[in-house]
Amino acid sequence: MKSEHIPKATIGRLAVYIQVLENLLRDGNEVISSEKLARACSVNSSQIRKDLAYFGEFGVRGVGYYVQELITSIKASLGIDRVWKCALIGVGNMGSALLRHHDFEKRGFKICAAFDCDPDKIGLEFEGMEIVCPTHLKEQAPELNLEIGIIATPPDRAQRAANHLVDANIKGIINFAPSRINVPKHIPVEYVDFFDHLYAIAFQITLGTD
Amino acid sequence: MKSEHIPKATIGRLAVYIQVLENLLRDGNEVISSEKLARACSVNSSQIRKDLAYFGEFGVRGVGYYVQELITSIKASLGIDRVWKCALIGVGNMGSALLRHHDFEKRGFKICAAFDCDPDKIGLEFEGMEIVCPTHLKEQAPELNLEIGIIATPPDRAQRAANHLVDANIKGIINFAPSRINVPKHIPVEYVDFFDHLYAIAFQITLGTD
DNA sequence: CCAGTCATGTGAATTTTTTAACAAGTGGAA
DNA sequence: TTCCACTTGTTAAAAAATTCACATGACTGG
Repeated sequence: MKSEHIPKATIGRLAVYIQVLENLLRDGNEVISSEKLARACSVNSSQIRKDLAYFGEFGVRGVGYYVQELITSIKASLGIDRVWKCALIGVGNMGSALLRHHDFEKRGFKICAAFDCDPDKIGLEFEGMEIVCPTHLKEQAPELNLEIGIIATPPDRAQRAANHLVDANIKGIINFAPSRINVPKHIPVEYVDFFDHLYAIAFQITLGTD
Repeated sequence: MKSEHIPKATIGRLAVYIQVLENLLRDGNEVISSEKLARACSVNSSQIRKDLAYFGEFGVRGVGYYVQELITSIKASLGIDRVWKCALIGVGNMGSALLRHHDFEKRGFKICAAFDCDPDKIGLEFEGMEIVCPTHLKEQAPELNLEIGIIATPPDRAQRAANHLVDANIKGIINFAPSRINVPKHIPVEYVDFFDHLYAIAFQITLGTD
């Protein structure tokens, strides 16, 4: 366990490893080598060993990795061996899809409050949660122990949502709106836009055909 | 315009540039320098110039880039200056959210057919589209000119969906299901899982606090 | 218990990506 | 016209990430 800087790409791969490992476990595999796991994840086996080495020594030489144990170790390394409470801002198309997405809890995240500034939506019940005006975020965040903010507003409202979150002392933000936001630099922000992937596919197809 | 290998990270950034440029255009900016664009995207200005250089010379020395022109050029470079027809497999939570997501067309992608193997869903109309059994994919794909497959099934069905897509001669696949798929290597696959980003946020928060 | 096989963890070599630096081109003012 | 302030495109340098290669430890069968 050496505490150097950990590449962002490593974190992305760890998420892949978890996914593949859980499927392996479901299929009854108890042990796996970095070589086999590598093939399943389409990466190099050294890559896997190096990624894991940032966090500790999880394998047994001559044997491999115990699948269940490795899953647990990776989750602990990422800090997802507990439940993170989230605040959702913006209950439109994307927002309500997220509220309905029941994998959240299974994966260690729980949307505990939903906010929207549309007067027609405020007060409505959605998936067992009352939609509240974002001005109440500041008082609710400490009460409910909200740590992560999820922005799912239209792009022009994203910055305002971010301001509310920062003001409420939220610790990290994930932004589904297609616009950049400015927040104090100690607060991590992740942008999610699956069109990026569609662009990547379109580009790769285009490359191959001309 | 030199036709070297283009880093995947470059493609990801180009998507960001488009997003920021479109917001700039909406705010009335006609020209922008790589330096200002860089700040808006939180990257280095050399990075931007280098990314663009893979595809051509789009700027004017001493002046900068004409915003509208640059957007058009980037889109053409990525191959998204046209509409890509998509087939959706799996009309569950995720799938129906995608069908309702009206940005698709605005961004150059159109879901032209929806498939699901659940007998209760087959025949149903959804967002003006009839849900069809995936066995019909092979005959419909050429008729409708479907080029990209979108998998939104449960994880254990993803491989079967992929097989149908490959069989129907689809050119690229985007997989929203949380499992890896195997396809012939000339077919590009992109995996989308926004929990990756939640993990990244959780990790970054955890890093800062212990 | 020893030999042979397997697979990890890691330092060194390689490759890739990012950043810095600057020559070359642009436009405007004097 | 000439000078000056800008900003690109590109080459060179630096940094970072990936892959290789192997010493080290673990298990198995004889």
